[in-house]
Amino acid sequence: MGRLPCCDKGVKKGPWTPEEDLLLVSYIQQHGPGNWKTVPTSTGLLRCSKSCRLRWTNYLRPGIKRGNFTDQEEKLIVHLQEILGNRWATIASYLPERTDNDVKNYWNTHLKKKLMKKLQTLNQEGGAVTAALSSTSQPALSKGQWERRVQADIHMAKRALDEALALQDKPTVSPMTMTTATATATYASNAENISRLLQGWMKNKSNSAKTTGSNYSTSTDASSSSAATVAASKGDLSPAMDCSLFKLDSPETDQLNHGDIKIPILTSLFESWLFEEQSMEVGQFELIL
DNA sequence: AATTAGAGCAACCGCGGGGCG
DNA sequence: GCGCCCCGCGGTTGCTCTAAT
Repeated sequence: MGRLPCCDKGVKKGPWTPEEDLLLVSYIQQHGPGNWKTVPTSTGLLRCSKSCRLRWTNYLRPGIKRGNFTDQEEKLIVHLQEILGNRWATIASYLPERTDNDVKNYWNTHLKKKLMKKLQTLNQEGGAVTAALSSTSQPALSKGQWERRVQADIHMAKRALDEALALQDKPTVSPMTMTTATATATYASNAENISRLLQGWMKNKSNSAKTTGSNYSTSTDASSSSAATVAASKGDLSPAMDCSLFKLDSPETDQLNHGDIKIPILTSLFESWLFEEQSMEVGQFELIL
């Protein structure tokens, strides 16, 4: 296994240029995404297939929303992370318009710190309870139990998300079908993506007259932030998600029936944050000990 | 104004899984 | 069953920007 031969030598690395982006996008518009190994040779790009795929999925793919994570998205990520662990691709599938890389970066740069801070303050108040709530608070379950729990939680999460999205006016897309949906229906917005890209590039061109060191990455930042503004104006996840997502019947209950499976609920600090409890009773944490 | 430290994010690296001959 | 190849994922790196000193 290991690295692909194409990644070893003779390939360009580092930030992508607009010209490269255009080549890649126009190729994908003609042939569709996939068959990445042929992309570098067909397009003449001096990039490895991996790099092309990554660039497409994380940046050029239409329908990507960048920056400005909403409160609802934030909470969804935190909760899904608690359920699924660091399965960023799976988590991202519940967040239409977000890439796994974006979610992962956001978690590592923002949410982790935020939660650690929260843990710290609550630790000061609550004392010993935080021992059980270490970084990834997976309960000590057997593999079978854990898998059943994950499946049940996924089901619950999907249902809750569907419900939440159904409350919105905008057309709903099942998270699990997003990949195929975007692959077909969203090609039309590719032109928009590229024009945004070029706008940013042109801006940068004028700026680069002043600052010689600026590269393409900064220009895409400019275009992406405008893209984010556009995306944000389209409307974010419904505030209703706040209460519908993963809502538990009662905080005092430590078991939740899911069909014939009894699923222990982890009454965690995360949940306290998710449900915006102003003050979490220390006694609640002790339930899980 | 110059320097430094920290934050944010795009891209890379390495590994594992699945398909196919 | 085995090995090869391609794809996708998660962890990590390194560059750029910004705030603080």
